[in-house]
Amino acid sequence: MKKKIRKKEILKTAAGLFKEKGYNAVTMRDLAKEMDIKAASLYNHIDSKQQILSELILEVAQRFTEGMDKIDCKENPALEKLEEVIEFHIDITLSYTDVLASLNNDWMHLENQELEDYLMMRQRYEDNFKTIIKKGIEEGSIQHYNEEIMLFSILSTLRTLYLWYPKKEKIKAEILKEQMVDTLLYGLVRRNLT
Amino acid sequence: MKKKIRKKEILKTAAGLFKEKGYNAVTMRDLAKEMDIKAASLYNHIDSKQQILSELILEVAQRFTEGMDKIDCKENPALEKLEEVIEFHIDITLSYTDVLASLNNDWMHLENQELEDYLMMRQRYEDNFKTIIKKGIEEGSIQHYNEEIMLFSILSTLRTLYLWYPKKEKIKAEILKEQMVDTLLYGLVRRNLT
DNA sequence: ACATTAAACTAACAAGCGTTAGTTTTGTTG
DNA sequence: CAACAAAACTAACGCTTGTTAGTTTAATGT
Repeated sequence: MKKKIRKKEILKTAAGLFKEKGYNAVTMRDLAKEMDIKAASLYNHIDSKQQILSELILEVAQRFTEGMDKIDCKENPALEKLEEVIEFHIDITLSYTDVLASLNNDWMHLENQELEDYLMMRQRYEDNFKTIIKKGIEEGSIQHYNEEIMLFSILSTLRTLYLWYPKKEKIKAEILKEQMVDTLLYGLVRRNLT
Repeated sequence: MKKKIRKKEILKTAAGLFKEKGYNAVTMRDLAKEMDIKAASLYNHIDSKQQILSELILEVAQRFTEGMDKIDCKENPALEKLEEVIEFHIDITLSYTDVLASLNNDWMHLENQELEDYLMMRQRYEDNFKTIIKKGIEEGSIQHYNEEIMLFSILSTLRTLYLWYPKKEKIKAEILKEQMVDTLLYGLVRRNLT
């Protein structure tokens, strides 16, 4: 029981270090020092450095996948779904900021089954996202621009949010979501007639 | 004379490897093998692994800074400047795709003066970008949304382009620029009256 | 209180790291 | 073709890495 608590502490600390320096630049001794113990002691709680990375990444990847599925299976208008996905993505980002650094920058250091699993989940997430955009174009609510570019434009912003948000704490989460949806969906340029 | 050529080859190869695995995961032996020589031979052309990273990053950072300055000092309407900056950013991305991976993910492994220089140039670039957006709001051409969010939204997309574009070669550069400007500035949502 | 388990420790390993020294091969130029 | 420089090589260095073995301390349950 308690064993899991200590393990979670290690994972959390590791995520913070991975975010700052990247997976490969963080040594087990760095991690141990941050926890005020010796490196060997870590192995009472975890199996390997590799395992830390994969547990961190796969948990969040699963949340993303589940959340997206839940939104996607409902029968709402595409535009509504799009807003939901953006807000959901922001929610996860705010509660897993550190881990998202690893997910974005260190996923390629996963191995074997874990790497495959991650890649599959990411693909699925992107596919669902794209399908929603396509649907929006069909429904006439979304511009007739290149759908790949639109998908990339939104997704890249959402994916980088973990880097930017911690520096701007004065922006409250609710306001952020509202304004982000506006910016991403309605663009920067002011039109004469809404 | 010729010495420089071989060095450039090394830098280019390194950039490719850094992009795939990250600076710390690439060893001098990896780099040497990719060049079909032994690791020790690399040191006939370069001083250190660190130097490779800083030469790669600082060169591109300088191009960004110069280009931005050149656009910013002209007396055009903000919206026009914004388009220019986006297109310029895309141009650089297409000619330095590999290096941009290091610039985005491995800049924190720079040291001393080089790290300072990089951070200063990045700050300057962002400040100029933000000023243009502010000007656009004043001029009435840009939405009254949160300017930090708008800046982040555009910049994050541009910064991640190096990851996405190589996978979509069927999109020609000119079309990309056009569509990207549209997507970023005019958003996804279709309005009733332009 | 005592026995058991959890979690820290010290010490060390084999492997891999960036880098240097010294030597040989390759290529160029007079 | 001889002389010199450029660029490859072999061998090794000191250090750091992730991890294991074995031991001691702290916490927990009966």
